[in-house]
Amino acid sequence: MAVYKKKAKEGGEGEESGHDARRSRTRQALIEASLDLLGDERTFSSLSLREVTKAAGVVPAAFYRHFRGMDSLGLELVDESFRTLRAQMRAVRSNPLPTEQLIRSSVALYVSYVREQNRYFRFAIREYFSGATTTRLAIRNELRFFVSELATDLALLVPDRRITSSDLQMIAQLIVNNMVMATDQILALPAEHPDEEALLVEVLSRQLRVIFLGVTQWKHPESKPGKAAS
Amino acid sequence: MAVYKKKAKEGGEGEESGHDARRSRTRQALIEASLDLLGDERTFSSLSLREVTKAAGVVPAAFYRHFRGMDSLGLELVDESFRTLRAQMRAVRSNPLPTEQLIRSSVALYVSYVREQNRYFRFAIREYFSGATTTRLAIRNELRFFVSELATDLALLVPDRRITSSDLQMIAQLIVNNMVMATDQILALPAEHPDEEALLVEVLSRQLRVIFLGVTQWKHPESKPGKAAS
DNA sequence: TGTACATCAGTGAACGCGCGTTCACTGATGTAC
DNA sequence: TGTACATCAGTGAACGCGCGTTCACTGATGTAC
Repeated sequence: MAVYKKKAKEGGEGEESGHDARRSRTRQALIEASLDLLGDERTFSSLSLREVTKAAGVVPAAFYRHFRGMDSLGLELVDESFRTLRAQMRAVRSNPLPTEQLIRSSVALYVSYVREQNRYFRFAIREYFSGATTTRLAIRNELRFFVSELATDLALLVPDRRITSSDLQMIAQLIVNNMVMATDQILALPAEHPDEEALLVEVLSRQLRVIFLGVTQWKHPESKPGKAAS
Repeated sequence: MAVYKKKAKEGGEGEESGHDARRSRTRQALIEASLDLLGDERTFSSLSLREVTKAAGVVPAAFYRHFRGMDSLGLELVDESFRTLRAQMRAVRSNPLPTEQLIRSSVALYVSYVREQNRYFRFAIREYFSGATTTRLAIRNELRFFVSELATDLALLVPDRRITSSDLQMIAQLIVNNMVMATDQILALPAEHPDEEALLVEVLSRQLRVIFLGVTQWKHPESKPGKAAS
């Protein structure tokens, strides 16, 4: 209420009046407040409803006008986190074969994107490993989706070789696994330190290159390896 | 107190009397209680001191006879978690070159070890991503140690090729990254389901093989890649 | 345009609860004589 | 061996606090006439 300003129909976009505008502004304030509170240390699960509403500048009871409870807010955050990430990934995916420079530039793009959107990634990576069931499962689904999409792309990258679809999944999983851990490392980077960021981009690019080199050499092990003659 | 039984000097090991014995039994009960409470859903940070003491069968105030607070108990858990893991890793490391079956058997060993010690790994992986500063840093140190040790081992595995030590670190990091994510997948396995476990062992082995294949092909990129002629 | 009423986002007080920490205590174990 | 005292792990009551949720409310915005 303290924040609210009465204004009749004005050109500027951000400060509309009216029930709907007020509603969506408070809703957004709750979301922003949660993300901000997830600073260096906190887990979403450790945030209290009162804390979020306080940071958003509303009274605790107002929360229920927007979400059924913290779980519900958590799901909203998962959705927001991955909505933009999915678009970002689609852009990267639309590129052709991963040449040397292309890997590097994609990695650089991803790194700067994570840093820019660090609040969302911080939320997602923590909830992935330690969140409440609902949010955790939601995030796992998103990641599984990435792995599948990536497997599809990989099939196009190595069309000549015969790689089974389960091996494509295996490789995509490997890449995404490393991406997740890399994301954690990106988030741990000190703010405003381009050297460390450049170094990380370099290392990640090389890791991807190792994987791609491995893929070019890949041959499906002879059916079931069972008891191969030593 | 309810748990405590008076017994004078007996042969059996587990039920000694005396101040020291009582002390260490309660201490262990607090540790066990914490690990047990870290079931499917919980983060260590979300455990309350009262909850732990209740599960351990002592009164809240008794906690302070053993730990300064929950943080201190957390550090103890990190230490316990990695103490055995370090030994385990040393055993695996003492093996020669990673042949096809050797990779598979090491992976199988690791998987069953994680399942057996799942309480410790569940704790460690959650705290790694979302714990309080002290425990999180302690776990990160342990992992950095693994990466360094692994890099040293890798140097022996590829003695003929020239791979810089920073590239060895890069590769070791890649392997450990995948190991961490794999650990999370192992912990998500349903109890008593050998088929899924076998499948996971298979996938992990292949992922490691992709990496090793990549390493055999690895050549250091020409100094600083800079603006390579397209 | 002006008035009466409906809507509904946000308010503020209240509730019972589990929390971490403190404190003087109890009573079994250990020790000195 | 027997007694008097010291040690100290664990007790139980108490404290003030922030929590999630409920409820009747207020007052600006929106609508019907």
